[in-house]
Amino acid sequence: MSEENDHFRQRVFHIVAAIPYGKITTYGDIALLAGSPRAARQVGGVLKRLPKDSKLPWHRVINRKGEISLVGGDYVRQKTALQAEGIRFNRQGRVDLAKYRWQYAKN
DNA sequence: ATGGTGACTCGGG
DNA sequence: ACCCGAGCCACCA
Repeated sequence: MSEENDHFRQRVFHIVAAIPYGKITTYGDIALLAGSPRAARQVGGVLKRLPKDSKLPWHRVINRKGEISLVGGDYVRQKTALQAEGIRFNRQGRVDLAKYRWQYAKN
């Protein structure tokens, strides 16, 4: 295994940190950028175990359906944070991916 | 070392 | 569009 596979978590941190204000991305996209297209699930795992004092904008990560994967108080916290950035949720608690999705392609 | 787990996805029906 | 079953795979006990 090349060092590419090492520090998956490290890569996730770096990618999440790059998501701009007012934009969102999916677990799958992060997995892809991190070099493990099939590890979307693990991305969630990494975020789940983020240290409480982390400054990462973890709230900008949602699932492929455009909805928040968290539940309970965590769900509310994430939704509130996103709305504070101007992201609108539809009646079914979903955001317009085409509109807010962060496209890594730039420069 | 080994096996279980889940903040996910995709493909069918 | 919704529900489900089945892969996936880094991480943790």
